[in-house]
Parts: sequence; C-alpha cells; structure tokens
Amino acid sequence: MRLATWNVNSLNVRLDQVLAWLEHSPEGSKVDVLVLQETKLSDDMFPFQAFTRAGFDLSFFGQKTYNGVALISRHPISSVVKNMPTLDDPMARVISAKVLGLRVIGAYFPNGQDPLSDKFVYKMKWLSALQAWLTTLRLEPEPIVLMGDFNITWDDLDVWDPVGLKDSIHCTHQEREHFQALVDLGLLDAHRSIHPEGKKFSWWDYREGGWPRNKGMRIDHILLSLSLKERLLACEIDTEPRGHERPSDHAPVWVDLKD
DNA sequence: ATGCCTCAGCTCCTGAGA
Repeated sequence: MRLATWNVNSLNVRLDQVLAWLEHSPEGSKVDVLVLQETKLSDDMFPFQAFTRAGFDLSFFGQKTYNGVALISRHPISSVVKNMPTLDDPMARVISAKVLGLRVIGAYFPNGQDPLSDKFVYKMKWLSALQAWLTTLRLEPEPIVLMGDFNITWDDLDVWDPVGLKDSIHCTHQEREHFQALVDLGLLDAHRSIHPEGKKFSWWDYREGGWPRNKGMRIDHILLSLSLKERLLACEIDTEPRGHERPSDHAPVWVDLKD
C-alpha cells in the first residue's frame, strides 16, 4: 500500500495536479491514502465531488485563506477525528482516520514564523498537545502513521545551508527537541530510515530561485509506528511536481508498506 | 533587503507562508 502527504498551498489552484498525481504517482503504484495540507478552503467550498467521482472516500476540515486539511482514500475510512482532543485550536490543522488497519494522521504543523514571535509560542504549545495526544493514541491497537507538513527539520541533513540558517525557524533546537520527542514515543522517520545520507528536500522557497538552485529543506515527513518497520518498503520525495507550471512550494512525499 | 515569489481576500495592497 502507498500512503502520501502533500502541502498543496491552495487546493483551488492545485486540484488538477492532485487528481493527476493520485493516478500517476511514481514507479507505477497508485496512492491508497493521501493527506493534504493548506487546502485554504472552507468545507462548503471543498471540491469533494471531484474525488468521490474518481472513487475516493474522504474527509476534510478547513477554513478560508489559511490552513485546511484533507484525507483522501481509495479504501473506506472510519473513526474520523478533526484536530486534536488535547488542544482547543481555532485553526484547521489535523485530520485523522482509521484506514487499512492503520491510524492515519494528516497534520499541518504551525509555521512559527520567527523564534521570538507569539506564533512560535503557539507552535510550541501545539507540539506539546500533539505529543500528549500521541501518548494516548499509541496505546490503541492500530499502528500510527503520522504524516504532513511538520515545518521542522529533523537535523542539519534536512537543510541546504545549515550554517546560514542555524537557529532560524524550522531549524531551532526547541523545534527539533519536539521532533525528537515524537520519535521517542516510538515513531520512525521513514524517509531518513531509507535515505540515511540525507540532503533530500521537500520544500523550496518560491523566491531566490530556490528550486532551480536546490536551496530547500526537508520539512514534510512520514513517521511510522515501530511495529511497521518491517513492512517499510520505500519512502521517497517526488520532486517532479515541483517543476510543473504553478507548482506548490512543497513536493509530495510517499511511503510504500507491505500489505 | 523587514526583499526576493505565490496565494487569498474586507483584492490594485496587505498578511502569511517558510
């Protein structure tokens, strides 16, 4: 089975790219479950028929202009949870469901903007709430797949210029300590596990020729319960859509698990 | 360069993204 995450930076703009990618993801295999971030659509504006017509089950949860998440699946989904029970959050950032015997979570972590800003304080609070939620979720029988736009680099191998970007947003030790705490709960960074050499990125700034110069960061991640480790077959960042016309600034990331 | 792109909206500027 293939599971994937993609920050689309407006589903209105990227709908056709998402539908095409669902049918033609790399190396022949089709995506079974895709989570989206930054749909930027209120629920009454969500183009759900485009997905149901194509045979998908889905759930979505959004707001206009900012945030918004969706979970799109070729298989029936159940036990949908929107946002985290551990945080009263006005922003639409998390969507979760049981599918294929897994607890799949799609998340759009707060950006944080600047380590000295109120938004960074909110990011820390949000990360603590996620940790608290996962602490109870991992007691349930379904293995966990936590994927999305984390807005955190795991370490310097995830950063094109770790010296110049030292201690800047997505690279601070506070953010990375939260990432480590998730790993310490018994979650595996699927991509790093397959690619220990690092230096593969999932986001490139629209400005400064970030993409053509490969000045990027790996901030989109897929974490797996350790019980899924022996089922892990592959995990890749598909950089192809980043080169399209009107691309999202994020690339989709996918993982293949033994059925 | 507290900008460089891109997107959405109380849309011809501004805030936010990362």
